[in-house]
Amino acid sequence: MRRDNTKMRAGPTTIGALSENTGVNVETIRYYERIGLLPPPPRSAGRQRIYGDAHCQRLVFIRRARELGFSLEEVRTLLGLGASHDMTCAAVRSLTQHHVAAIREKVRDLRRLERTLSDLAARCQGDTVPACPILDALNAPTWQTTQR
Amino acid sequence: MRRDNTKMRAGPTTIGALSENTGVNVETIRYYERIGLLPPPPRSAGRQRIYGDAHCQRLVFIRRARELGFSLEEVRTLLGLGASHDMTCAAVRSLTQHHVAAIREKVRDLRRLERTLSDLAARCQGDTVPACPILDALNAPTWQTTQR
DNA sequence: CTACAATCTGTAGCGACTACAGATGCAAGG
DNA sequence: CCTTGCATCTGTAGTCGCTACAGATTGTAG
Repeated sequence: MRRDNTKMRAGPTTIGALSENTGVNVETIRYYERIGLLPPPPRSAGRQRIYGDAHCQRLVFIRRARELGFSLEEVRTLLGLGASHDMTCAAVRSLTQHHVAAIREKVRDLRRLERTLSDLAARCQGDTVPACPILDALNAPTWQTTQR
Repeated sequence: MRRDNTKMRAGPTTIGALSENTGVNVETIRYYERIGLLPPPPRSAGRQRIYGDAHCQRLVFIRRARELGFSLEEVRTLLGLGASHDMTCAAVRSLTQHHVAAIREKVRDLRRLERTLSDLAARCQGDTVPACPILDALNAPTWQTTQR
């Protein structure tokens, strides 16, 4: 696997090294470059990508924003805002708050879902009874929880 | 729009009528047929789909299962189980419980996310201050919440 | 020098639809 | 009967955020 264990990746930062450093998949890095999120790095003599600290930082920024659930388009906006340096804080905050609102809504929906499903599962004995309450609920002509 | 308002869709149930009855998009209905979730209905003289009650029921079943967050593959399984009528209840319950567990986990993740984001947003004043705490957090070399 | 690993480009696949384009079908009005 | 105009038809491509190949090249350790 690793050919040495003391010094880590002494040479130029290839895409594999960047992947290890940032925790972002190699294919994903190339994908980010293709869609213009990560600027194309300089290449070695044999056309291999050589990255610098700026790329690494930017990629980590992207990864973290993704972990916070921002879409790639939102990440693009955040990166643009970060670059322009003016009136950014308000815009970032607004974007974030929208995002929080969306997350809250999703949580509400999921919790409602979870309640419905666990109710159904609780009513289901798991025996070989003729009818299953879950299938019944799905088949019932009218239904309480999500009627269009 | 509607050419009459007393009797609703007197003639044969075309795909548009089925869509209205079930709340499922026309294109989605054709999609379900294409992937084999909905059996191909008989056609009119001019090759238009004519649906019966069984199709409608099945489509409503699918819609409800989707609303409960089951994937199309899971829906396929549920439909298969419903058809076979034996030992179904236990299998359905197991599927549902797995599903509930997955939902709970997702809710946990989202709530953690929401906390982090709203903390960040709260720390952000929204003024034209030089630095934005949100961007700072995204840029920080180390980070508390989601460190790989 | 020879293996073998890493990287390269380009393309296609995933899930669950949605959105067209361009060709027909069908029902009502004149 | 004929036109008008919507509905429906098939087929294909786009969405999002990757992931997984294939087949060619490059880099590196022994």
